[in-house]
Amino acid sequence: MRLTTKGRYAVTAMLDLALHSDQGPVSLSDISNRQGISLSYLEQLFSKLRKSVLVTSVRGPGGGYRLSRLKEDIFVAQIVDAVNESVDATGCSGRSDCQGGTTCLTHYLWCDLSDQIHDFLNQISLAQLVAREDVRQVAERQSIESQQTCVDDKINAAIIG
Amino acid sequence: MRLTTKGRYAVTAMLDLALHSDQGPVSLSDISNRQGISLSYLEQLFSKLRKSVLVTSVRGPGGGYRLSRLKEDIFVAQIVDAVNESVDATGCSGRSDCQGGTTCLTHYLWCDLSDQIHDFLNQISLAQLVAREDVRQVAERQSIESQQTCVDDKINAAIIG
DNA sequence: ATTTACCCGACTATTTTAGTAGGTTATTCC
DNA sequence: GGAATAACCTACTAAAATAGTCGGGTAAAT
Ligand code: FES
Ligand code: FES
Repeated sequence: MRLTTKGRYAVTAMLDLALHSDQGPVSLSDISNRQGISLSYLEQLFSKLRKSVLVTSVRGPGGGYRLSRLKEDIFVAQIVDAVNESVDATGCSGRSDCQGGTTCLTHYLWCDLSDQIHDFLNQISLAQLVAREDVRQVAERQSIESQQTCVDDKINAAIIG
Repeated sequence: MRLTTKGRYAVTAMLDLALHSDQGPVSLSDISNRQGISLSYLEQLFSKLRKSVLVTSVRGPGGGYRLSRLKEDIFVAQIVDAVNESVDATGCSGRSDCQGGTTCLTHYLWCDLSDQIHDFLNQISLAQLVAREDVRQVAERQSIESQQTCVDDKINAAIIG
């Protein structure tokens, strides 16, 4: 089982998308600014999210990404699965063969754990996350900060130009 | 969060120890033979398990390792914690600072997940695992195989000698 | 004294992660 | 039409973690 920044970034980016989904397509550079994730890295992640049909893209100016279905119908487990290979805790990917072709002593334990994690993450939708008070607070702070950054950029542009 | 062969090996080895705990100290080479884990690697893992006081060692011929307390009082989470740094799903180790010193959007989600995993693994004792039918079956098969290996070794020794 | 088996530190190949670089294609606004 | 925008794509890379190996110790039993 692996849950690293790859999966965490993907969920964070999707949540950002859900938070701003009412304002039309969201560009990756917006997400990059708000969430502090490298733009190139986001592109890689969204390539996978698009292949798993969790998002749809709109090209050209004013374009970006959109959730491909309702916030209520996208679950955290699906996002992690899309970028990580899976939330699988076994060493055999369910094949029961990690000890030279045969089942190891702890195979069933890791199967149970995998189910546990999957059930948990599969019952949390983006809509639920958006509704959480703690999430809203962080989102509001980021909104203020990114506006500030936007103003800073304009000042810098004015100085340079 | 990371759960790789390191943690899985540790739990497997401890379970092997629990299964043979009535026969006096169990040597690492026995565990290595039965579970197909490299001896040198087992030594590294048991060094950590010993520092976490999950096992006690007996040196010299006939020596090996013993569980430092009852099977009922050793839980999977403790074993994984001893060799892995922890079953922590956050990127900030609970410090709430993974986005340049501030809390990221998904911090609370990963905290919840960590709790979920920890609660699950912390309620499973070695005694419970030993009692499971699926575990007993694998253990029995390994017991037969390792006896066969033992006979093979004697035959090889006889041929060489 | 010798064997057994734990103990310890350093070293290494492989894999994964996290990120960079540099370009191409589609769309919109002027 | 042309410039700007932003998705799309491939390949490369530095750093870290994993999964070991190797070589020598030290304590205890026969
Ligand atoms: S984890 Fe499935 S056989 Fe070992
Ligand atoms: S995971 Fe804790 S702040 Fe991001």
